[in-house]
Amino acid sequence: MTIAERKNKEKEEMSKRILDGARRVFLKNGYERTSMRNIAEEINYSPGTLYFYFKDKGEIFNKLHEEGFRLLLAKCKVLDNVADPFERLKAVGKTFIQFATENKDYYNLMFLVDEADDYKKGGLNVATDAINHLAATIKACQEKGHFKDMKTDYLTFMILSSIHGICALFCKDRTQNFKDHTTDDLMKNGYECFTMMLERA
Amino acid sequence: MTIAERKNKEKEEMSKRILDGARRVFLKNGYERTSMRNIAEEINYSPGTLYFYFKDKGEIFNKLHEEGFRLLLAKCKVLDNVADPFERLKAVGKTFIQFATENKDYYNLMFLVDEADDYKKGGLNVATDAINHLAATIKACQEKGHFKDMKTDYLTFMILSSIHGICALFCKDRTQNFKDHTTDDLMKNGYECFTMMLERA
DNA sequence: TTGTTTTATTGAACGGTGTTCAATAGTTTT
DNA sequence: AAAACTATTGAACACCGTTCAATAAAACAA
Repeated sequence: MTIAERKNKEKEEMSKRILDGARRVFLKNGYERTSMRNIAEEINYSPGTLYFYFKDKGEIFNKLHEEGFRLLLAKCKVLDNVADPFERLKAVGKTFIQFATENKDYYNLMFLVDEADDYKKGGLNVATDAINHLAATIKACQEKGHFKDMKTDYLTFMILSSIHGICALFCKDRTQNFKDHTTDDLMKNGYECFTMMLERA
Repeated sequence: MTIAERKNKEKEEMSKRILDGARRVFLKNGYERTSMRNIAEEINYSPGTLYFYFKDKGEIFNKLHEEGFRLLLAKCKVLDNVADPFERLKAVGKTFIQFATENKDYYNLMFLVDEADDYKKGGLNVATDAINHLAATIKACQEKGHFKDMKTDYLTFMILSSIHGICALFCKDRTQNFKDHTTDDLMKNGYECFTMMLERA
């Protein structure tokens, strides 16, 4: 291994160290309460060092954003072996909601944090992969007779929105207006209500 | 008018002046970019003064949060004269989405900002009124034969979630992954897709 | 090996944030 | 007129993201 190669490796390792530290602090204290100084302290480096490896805070969180999507997509891909597309669709939705409850902070980052302008476009990213995966399942449902006379794109957006809506209300603690129901109860039965609706359509 | 009465009036006027200033800055620059100093400057007072009338930033934005719900609820109440409950439900949803697009910052405050713990409970607030109003319409739909065998509470949560999901994706700029469609196009047709689904259920 | 250049790290500094509080100016009461 | 109360100020505190001159460490060249 040449020196240049080792240097490259070291640089990557340092990037990883920062990202790992960022993830730890961030998963412990939540997105809003994580500062660059916190991250630097976690890995025992000075704040300035972070800027040698990452352009700004946005770039660090953009990496974790991608990581979140990769995690979610992996969980969804496991369900590819569910033969019936509608059953698969229901399972994907369930996985989605479960992911949000178990990884609230990742979910926040992926869908609810204000992205810095520089990272908005993103272009061909993992988020698009995840959406395409969902769209494929929905299309398969349509080919089996579900959701007649509906455009796949809009249908996908609608289904994603509906599931996301449940997760978003959960993540931002807006479920307390529904008295006599726990958040878990609402999410579970609310989603079941939705799938029942999909079944009839 | 006694002096005490005048004093009280003056205190309320000052609170209103602060809230008006806060609303102006906030609707101009968005929630994230509005500071206490900005608000103070807008009304030509020193930052410290704000703390004589409001406990903290959270209390100011909690007031605007309530204001937003009052605004939305008023828009929905106008639709009470739509006789057919299902038509009314569809109209309420449309109003909801329109409100989000026209009052992105209010919407953020109402549904997407992390509330300070002190204001989370809120108890009997306007948000609950708005949700009850929606629930009443949905119940009326059920009494006319729609949404058979579904519990009103979960149904309400589900429908709110779905509509909110559309608005949340819009407000946090997460629609760019759907290529070949403008945000407006997605929201409009996505919602139509949803109502079509409701109609069949 | 020595000197030079490149690379990595530091921590102080800048201008911002929400919030507190002693001092002060203004008003009401005694 | 003096005392008491009320409203306002702006400096100060501890934080924030970010920049950058200084510096230490490593790699390269002679």
